[in-house]
Amino acid sequence: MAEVRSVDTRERILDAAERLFMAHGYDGTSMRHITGEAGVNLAAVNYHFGSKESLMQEVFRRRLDWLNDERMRVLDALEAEAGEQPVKPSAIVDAFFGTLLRMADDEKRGGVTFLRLLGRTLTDPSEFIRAFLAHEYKTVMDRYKEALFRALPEVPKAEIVWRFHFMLGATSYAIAGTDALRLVTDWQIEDEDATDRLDRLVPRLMSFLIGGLRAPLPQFADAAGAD
Amino acid sequence: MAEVRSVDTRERILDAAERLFMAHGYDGTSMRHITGEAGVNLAAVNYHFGSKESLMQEVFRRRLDWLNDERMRVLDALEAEAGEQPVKPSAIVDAFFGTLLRMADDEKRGGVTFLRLLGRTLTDPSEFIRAFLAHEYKTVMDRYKEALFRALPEVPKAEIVWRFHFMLGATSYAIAGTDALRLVTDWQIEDEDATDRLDRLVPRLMSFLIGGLRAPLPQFADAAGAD
DNA sequence: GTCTATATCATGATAGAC
DNA sequence: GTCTATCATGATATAGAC
Repeated sequence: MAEVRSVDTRERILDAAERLFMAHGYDGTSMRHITGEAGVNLAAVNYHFGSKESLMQEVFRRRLDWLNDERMRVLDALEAEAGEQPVKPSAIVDAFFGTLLRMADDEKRGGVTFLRLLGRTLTDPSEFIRAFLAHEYKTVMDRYKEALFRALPEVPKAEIVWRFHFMLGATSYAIAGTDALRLVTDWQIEDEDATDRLDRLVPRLMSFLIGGLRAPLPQFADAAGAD
Repeated sequence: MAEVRSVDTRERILDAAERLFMAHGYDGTSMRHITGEAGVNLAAVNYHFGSKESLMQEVFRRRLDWLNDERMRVLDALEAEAGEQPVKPSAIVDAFFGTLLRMADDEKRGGVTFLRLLGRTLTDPSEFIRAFLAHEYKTVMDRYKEALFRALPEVPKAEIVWRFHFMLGATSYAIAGTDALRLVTDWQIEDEDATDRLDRLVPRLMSFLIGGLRAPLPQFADAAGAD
């Protein structure tokens, strides 16, 4: 009985923490906020997770484990299908970023709340969460990096790495800002309701990312070794 | 004498706050950290700025005033030069993002420290700083939005707005991560030292941004009104 | 303008009864 | 597993001497 309720309590804490970390950031969210929102006792966080830092890690882990497994699964399938041929760059981009963005529709996986939390966390990591995320992402990143190298043999590897980085940035920003509206502007986008906006975000962002990924190579001023 | 030193104190506080907000975020930085780092008394912040929030605003204002004035100046010059013709999209992008990125070389304007602070703040704004930044940016954003509409008459306006948004994201991420290294990966980029990396960031990012801005339009699944 | 000293409050964490 | 009560710490802000 008590054990059954504790599963509930654990999930309630995770849900509340996810929402509040998204809205106010890690430092801006107190344990009292979290337990108050979750309707559980203040001491429950330390009982179930040990510390606030461990709670934060568990908030991410419960979503990222699924996401990164899924990304691996999809890339496996793409590579099996392509056989000896390299996978198309657009398919790789969709496997990585599309899989992420489609979590928005999946409340079971955190929906937009988790996406926005991830978006803001990727540019504002405390040292401990930066290290944690780097570790969680390492395997997947290495696989996708290699896939892009094979898919774009004519593009210097350093360039691909940078462009992956830029793509992460565009995506983080897009998901961090969606629905709470664009951060720095108050632009109204006519003829679109909130549902449209989210549905159309994926193709919009995909076009942008592929365009950037396949852009002509930059000319460096020093014109030296463009490796 | 006392008045002369106070100018010093003000600047020392602003410099320390800029560096610490960049490294630890707003909530993660205490007034004790700031005044300790600046070598001034704890009470000096409240004397000179009134509150921590006002200090944060002043940290941004002293850099953004210059940046956004400069962006307006450059766009004025481009439009005067173009006469009746629309300005080239790549020139607009460079005027907006290039002007920002070139602040990295200008220690007088905050250099990389301010850039990285801005990068992380744009995806992690407290409510008060979000409102403040939106206000600071409004005039400039409206000018650049209009310039892009004229430069790309064949692209739907909603698409341009979204792509500007994606460009902001890629740029924020690029400047937030530079030098402290890519957040989510431990990729090594061979054959490049730190200086190269920064020098080459601008052309790299510019190619990516223009590629995304000029990408083929997305196909929406519902195929309805692609406005 | 600058400083010390302090008021007031919120934080993360834990001990120990139930 | 859950609760109350509390500890130790650090936060912002300010009053008042110099």
